[in-house]
Amino acid sequence: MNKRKRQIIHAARQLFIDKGFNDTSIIDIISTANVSKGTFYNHFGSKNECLIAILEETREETVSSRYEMALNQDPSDKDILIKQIAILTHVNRKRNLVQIFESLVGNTDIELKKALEKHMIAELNWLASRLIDVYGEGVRDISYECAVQALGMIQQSLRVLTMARSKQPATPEEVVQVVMNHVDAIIERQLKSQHILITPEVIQALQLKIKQKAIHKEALLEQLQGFLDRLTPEDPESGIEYTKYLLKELNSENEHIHILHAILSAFNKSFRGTSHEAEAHEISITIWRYLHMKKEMKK
Amino acid sequence: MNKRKRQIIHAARQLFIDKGFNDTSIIDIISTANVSKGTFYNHFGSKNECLIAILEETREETVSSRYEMALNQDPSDKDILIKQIAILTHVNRKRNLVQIFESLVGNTDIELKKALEKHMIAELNWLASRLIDVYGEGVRDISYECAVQALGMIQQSLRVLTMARSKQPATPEEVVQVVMNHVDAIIERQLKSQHILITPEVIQALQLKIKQKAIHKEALLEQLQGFLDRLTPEDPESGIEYTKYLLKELNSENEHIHILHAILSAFNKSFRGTSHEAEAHEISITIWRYLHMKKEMKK
DNA sequence: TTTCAATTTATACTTAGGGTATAAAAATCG
DNA sequence: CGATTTTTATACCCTAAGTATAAATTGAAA
Repeated sequence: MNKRKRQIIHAARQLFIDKGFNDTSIIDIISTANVSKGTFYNHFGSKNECLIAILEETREETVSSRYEMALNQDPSDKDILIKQIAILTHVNRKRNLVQIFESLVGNTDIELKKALEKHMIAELNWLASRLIDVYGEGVRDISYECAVQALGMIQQSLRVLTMARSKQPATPEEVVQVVMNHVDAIIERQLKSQHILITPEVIQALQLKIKQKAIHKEALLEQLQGFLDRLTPEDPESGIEYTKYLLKELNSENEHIHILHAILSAFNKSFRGTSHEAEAHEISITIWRYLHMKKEMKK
Repeated sequence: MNKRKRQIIHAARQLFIDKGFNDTSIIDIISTANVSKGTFYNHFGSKNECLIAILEETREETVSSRYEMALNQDPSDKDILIKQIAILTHVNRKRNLVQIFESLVGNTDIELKKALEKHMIAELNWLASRLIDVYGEGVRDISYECAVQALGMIQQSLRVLTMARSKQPATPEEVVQVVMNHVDAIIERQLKSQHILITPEVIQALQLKIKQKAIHKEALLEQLQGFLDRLTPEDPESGIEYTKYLLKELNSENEHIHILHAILSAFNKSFRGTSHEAEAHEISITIWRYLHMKKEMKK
């Protein structure tokens, strides 16, 4: 991603968190980011589009943190799941961004609406599949029902707790912990008699909305090669080595998925604090998604 | 309430439902309501204030429908509770208004925020106390926890179902039914080991926010007398009789609460379809609230 | 180092919408 | 009827989103 674009996104994100979306004007954003109006509109068609970019960035951050957290862990470990869920709240720092996203549910901008729906569905898909990891295949039929209700409870709890602003505010982990306990009870009950709202038809209708665009391997390799070319001897040696390895491994016909996973995490960390951090992160995400796509296709 | 004000509120409500809050301009509202800009600003300080009025009207409609529904029914009947809960969704016709209310969560207008919080707390209070009606005193400690989670699940379910727009959309009753089944499971679990988010401190912090203004009996009597004076022999005889009875009963030192309840319902219905409908309705609500206040004070 | 295309900047402009101000007309009420 | 309040019509102000454009800057290729 472009340097300017990042500049703008970060300024905008901070302003949105501090003052809210509506109370932040384009002028605010461009003067904080030290760019001109023209540049802003070169990168974003509108203020909403800028918000969508932030939403996407935030999501990517969440996804990659969750991947890292699950690395080399037992997928059925309930505590890991709880921590993973809580990450979303952490990433939306200080909860202010969540409020913004919530506040856009009723928005009439079609693009924005679609973006929000996409993110919600992605979250549901992820959680439903993780619930199956934790509770076993037996809950497959009710996994979406439970995912929906879990997210609903978490959101509402956070809302009420924020509203009350009690002295000792509950951490996201505590909230998720209690809610997952409720989910536990619901699952136990549902395994006996299923009264479900989120039926297979509903899920299918949702999936039709999301059609993730496929990641093309060539484009990915090109991106990675370009990244490598731009590295200099000043850059961390380990990072260069990881990059070369990733390139080699992805070039081969049959990737070693698990090894790639491990390397990716190290690759990502090795550029932390350098000027390449952002791009390295972006590349990690893309590869992670690529691997995930592969895995899905095998099924 | 004033005739003009009603005119404006109804035009605005319809427009908000049809086009959304942001996409409805003041011009739209006043031209639909056939009033001038000056009149609009005579009644509402701003567009937001108009929205708050709609919110309040909607709430009153909900509250009174619920009262009517519970009349002479067993308070511990779970089906009645389900129907009562679903009323909120019905009143916010076609769900469009709900979206609007949701979309204001992140709003920065302090008055609007307060209004929304007040309504949410009122809903929580109501539901928590109804859960005790249904499940008994044993659930008092967890009643708010359950109320919060129930509302969270309902909202989220409706959101997802709306998003999916499956062919056979679930009715609000079905949604509430399934969610209450989940709540049932949660209660069962919680009665053994309580892991609660919505602690007494949180609840107390909430209550501090709401401080309902007391209803003064004199003002109420005056309003009712004024209403009676404006009735003519053309108006339904039953309605006149009910009004006189209410006046007499409220004037006595010790009101017969249960009888008043029954009469109120009849009073309300007898003016339906007449030009006094709106005011009669308004008066009913006030008296209901007054009675409710009395009952609370006795505790 | 020069050159040429793309990007960025500064600035001025358009448009939409919320809200204010005010004088004249209409409705309401004692 | 006369006085007071409400309503109307109209003009105006301000903010903020988005457009347009010419001049300046950047950056990479030659």
